[in-house]
Amino acid sequence: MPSLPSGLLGDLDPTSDRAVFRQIADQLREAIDRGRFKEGEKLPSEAELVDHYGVSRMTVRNSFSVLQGEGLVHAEHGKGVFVRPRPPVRRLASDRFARRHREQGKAAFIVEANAAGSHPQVDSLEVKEEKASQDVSARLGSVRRVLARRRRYLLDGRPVEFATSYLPLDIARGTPIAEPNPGPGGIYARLEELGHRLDHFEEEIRARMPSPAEVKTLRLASGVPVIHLIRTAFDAAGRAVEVCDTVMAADAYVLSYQLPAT
Amino acid sequence: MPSLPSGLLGDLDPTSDRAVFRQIADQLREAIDRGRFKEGEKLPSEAELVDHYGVSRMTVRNSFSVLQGEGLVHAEHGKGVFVRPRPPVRRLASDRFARRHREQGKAAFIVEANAAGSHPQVDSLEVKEEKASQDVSARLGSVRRVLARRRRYLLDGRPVEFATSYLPLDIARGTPIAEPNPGPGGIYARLEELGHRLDHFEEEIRARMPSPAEVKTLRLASGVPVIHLIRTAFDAAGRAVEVCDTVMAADAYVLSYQLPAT
DNA sequence: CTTGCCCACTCGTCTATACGAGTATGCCTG
DNA sequence: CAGGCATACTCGTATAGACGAGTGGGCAAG
Repeated sequence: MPSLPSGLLGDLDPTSDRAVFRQIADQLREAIDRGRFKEGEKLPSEAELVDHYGVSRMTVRNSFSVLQGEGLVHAEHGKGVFVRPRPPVRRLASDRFARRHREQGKAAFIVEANAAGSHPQVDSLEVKEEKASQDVSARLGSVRRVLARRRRYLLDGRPVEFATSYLPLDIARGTPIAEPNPGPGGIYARLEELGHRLDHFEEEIRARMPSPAEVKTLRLASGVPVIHLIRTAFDAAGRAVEVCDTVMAADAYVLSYQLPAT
Repeated sequence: MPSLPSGLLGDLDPTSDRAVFRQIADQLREAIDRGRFKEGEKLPSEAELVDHYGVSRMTVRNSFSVLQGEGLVHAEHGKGVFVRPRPPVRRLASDRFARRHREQGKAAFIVEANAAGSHPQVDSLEVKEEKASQDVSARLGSVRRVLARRRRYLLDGRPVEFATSYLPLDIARGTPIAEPNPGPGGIYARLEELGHRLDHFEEEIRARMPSPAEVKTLRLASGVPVIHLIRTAFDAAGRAVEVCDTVMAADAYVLSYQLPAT
């Protein structure tokens, strides 16, 4: 058992009323913050910390679980505990649905990913008619059934976003919108062709911890929240023509809005 | 020891390869989702679950820690583990800095809170000159020192938001902006009086788990992320005149933006 | 009746141990 | 040299026990 380089981590303060596992977590956190452990680097193993601090293994694990909850580290079975690398974030500008972008005919996700030099991917595409949830129904103006378009977005193989678009059947049924691939410019281009000139969008943003299903779909590490965005698109007649429910891995995104100061 | 009402929770599946503590967490989570345990209600105690499932106490605690990480429950020392109540959320509309609101002369936070029937409060006010961080300096256009205005917002005694505004000294020094109370309409009204007619705002939004300091300041329960919002205000000359760095308890907020579809 | 104490119940912290399962490495065998 | 196996290391899961500390109810003393 190689012992820990001395000086890397301090000692415990037995007189402190701060719990031992918190003291250990504090020291590890500080070492990470100071850059003593860099992104992706392996922390000392549980056994090494047990030796260093003279505590039991569960106490060390307790410390690790604190740091995991903060999203600072992640454990890999059989390998060790590592400082969680911060993946490059995708910036979503508020003009990403501007007509001028749509007219170029490419999906925003693909264009932006290519510009950033990463490999975009869309999978688990599902398009079907279904019963509208109470919330979706309220947003679309009391529709009973909707067309749902589900898809998952990946960057360089990593799932980063899961989105579902809901559209009223009287708008979408029998149109290219109901096809798996709606064609150039996406469903917003099709909506405009169908006479629903888009007027404005409303976006609602929440942040919360993911459900187990979301952890699975987005392969989220522990301590990573999700951003939950609900966008409603309104046409020039003031009708809500689409609701898009998006769940994003919070460590992969920065949302950016530009607001007039009128 | 009163035994658990049968039927409330199921049994373990010994053949499953799902860890026991996950199975228990699953059952509790499902019971909460189905409304068998309501908001604020007490879950069975650790001892009761130990009896019911025939497992050790640490296994039960492990289950609870899963649910805590998901933000579903919170433990109170000496009392029990409770379904975390969802506090009423504050909705922030994208026009909350519109000039017409400012002209009414009241702070947005106070007005909105009163409208919602809750008791607003602002504390730990601090106004001082300091060195600009690298990030703030870059956003304000390479200023070295700034005026920082720090304050914490509370609703009905609960801290929900912690914000710092940074302004270039050549704009703010010696003006009412450098006073603890900048007067009616807040610092944006003062900026306009000083000839900096506001043109637009840029807002950047991130979500992440809180640092220990943020947990303390916002009295956050475990499993509650924060929304980190950085707003930059630009005047008509295109100059960045203020950067506002805000950390919000994610369970207290829904951000709402309205975007034109131009 | 009020005060104060005790006790039962709650979760918090910590130890010690055991076995399982994933990973990496090096050696041994073919 | 290549493949496969043994082994040592990693974290994951689970048990059993101990003591501490916060909470609240009931009982007893004043």
